[in-house]
Amino acid sequence: MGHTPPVPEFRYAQFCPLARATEILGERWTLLIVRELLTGPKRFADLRRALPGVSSSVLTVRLARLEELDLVAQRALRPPAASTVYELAEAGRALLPVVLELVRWGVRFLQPPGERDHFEADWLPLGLAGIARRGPSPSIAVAVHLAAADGGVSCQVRGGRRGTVVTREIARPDATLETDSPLAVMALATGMLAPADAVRSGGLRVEGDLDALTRFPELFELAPSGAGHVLGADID
Amino acid sequence: MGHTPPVPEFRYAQFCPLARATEILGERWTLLIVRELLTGPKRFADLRRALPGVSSSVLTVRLARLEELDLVAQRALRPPAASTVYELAEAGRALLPVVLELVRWGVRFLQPPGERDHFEADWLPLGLAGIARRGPSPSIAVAVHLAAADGGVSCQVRGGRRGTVVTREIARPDATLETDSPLAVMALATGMLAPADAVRSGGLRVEGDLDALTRFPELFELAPSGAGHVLGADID
DNA sequence: CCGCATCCGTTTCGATACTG
DNA sequence: CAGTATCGAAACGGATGCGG
Repeated sequence: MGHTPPVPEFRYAQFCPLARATEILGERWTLLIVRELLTGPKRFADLRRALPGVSSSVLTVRLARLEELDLVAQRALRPPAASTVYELAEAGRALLPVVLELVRWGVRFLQPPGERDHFEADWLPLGLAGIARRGPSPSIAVAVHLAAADGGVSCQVRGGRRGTVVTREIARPDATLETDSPLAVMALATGMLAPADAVRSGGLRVEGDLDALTRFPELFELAPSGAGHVLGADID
Repeated sequence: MGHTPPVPEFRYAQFCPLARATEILGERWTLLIVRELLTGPKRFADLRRALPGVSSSVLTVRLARLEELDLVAQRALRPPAASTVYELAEAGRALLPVVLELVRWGVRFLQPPGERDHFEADWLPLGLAGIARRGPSPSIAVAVHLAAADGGVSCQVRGGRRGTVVTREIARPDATLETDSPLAVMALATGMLAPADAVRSGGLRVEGDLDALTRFPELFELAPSGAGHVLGADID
């Protein structure tokens, strides 16, 4: 019978929430599994496909551990489907802010995708949400459509007094941005590529208010330098 | 000669900021090293002491990688000191929000410290800052003093319209909270322990406005369930 | 097919000993 | 004090096989 396999569990042996969090999330692939499940339930094989390089054994162990800690729950689909899906439980969904901060920070180290780099269209909204401006941003709404082999994604970026919000629903955008290059979108959002250049050189098509497109980068911001406001680093 | 040591570099081969971030931060000890440096420059030996279990070789490799990526910089002290310290560079300081979110999330998995668990007084302000309420919180200021073998720490928790702030400076607190048990403070802050019980059972001493102490837990909140506001998990 | 276990070569980790 | 060298143990990646 399927008696519980070991499910190894590393411990730092520290009384610290950060240590505890990284004990749970720090192993290879774990946070990427969470990222996949943040966009909805997935089957074992779906996860393998989105995560080239995970061995099935590691994926099994990771899912078992996430289930054990109630970050993830396994759910059986209706009989005809004859399959089960993994979905985030409450504690797993609570990881969204963590993931968004990591995205926000990680963007500065993102490099142009190489030939062998994998990409899923679903990752784009996450990337945009991560660098969404937190303070007041232009009151414009831009719809972004990304075409990809797996069908692509669409999302809407809307600025406002309380910051920029990224949603899946498209409603009355001022401008529409269409491309098949995730790099172009990210470069545009981070200001590394001027909108005009993106249209000219990249495969970027635009419709609607051109002024909204010009101001598109203002909807975003990179991570601030974090002036150590809490922990008063007493730099000699 | 000191030819470049390998400094292994794992890659997920994905065009995703989260993957990039975890490539950099996901190895064992890395984020805990960052945590230590968030409270100021440290020497190699200081880090080893605060991180029981790191082997010197792993610490060397981690620091080399962090330096390579400009998260950390090595600085030579004035001649008489005859030593070097490691300190966070800009990209390292920018990790504070990431660390705070991880703390906020990790608190729910924190267990009472076992006999062998290590603890540094410096970690307490980080823990409190992680669970500081982001919305309006009571306009009270509580000074927290933690006594410990290594000297202890003091910090102040202040509520206000824009949320709770944790600082190292103590100024005009409404109440003062003194203890030698970090667990008692965290249990108090998370509402797992009633203030009255903490005073009675735990080694918790209080001065000043008792009402402020009663409302102390209101200054904090745990991570919300994260309703997936961005990535619309289409749960079938 | 799908979920998962097993085997195996390689990488990474942890503990100890050693060097400038 | 600040690392380097070494070595056994554990974790990882890839392939293969088994039961539903």
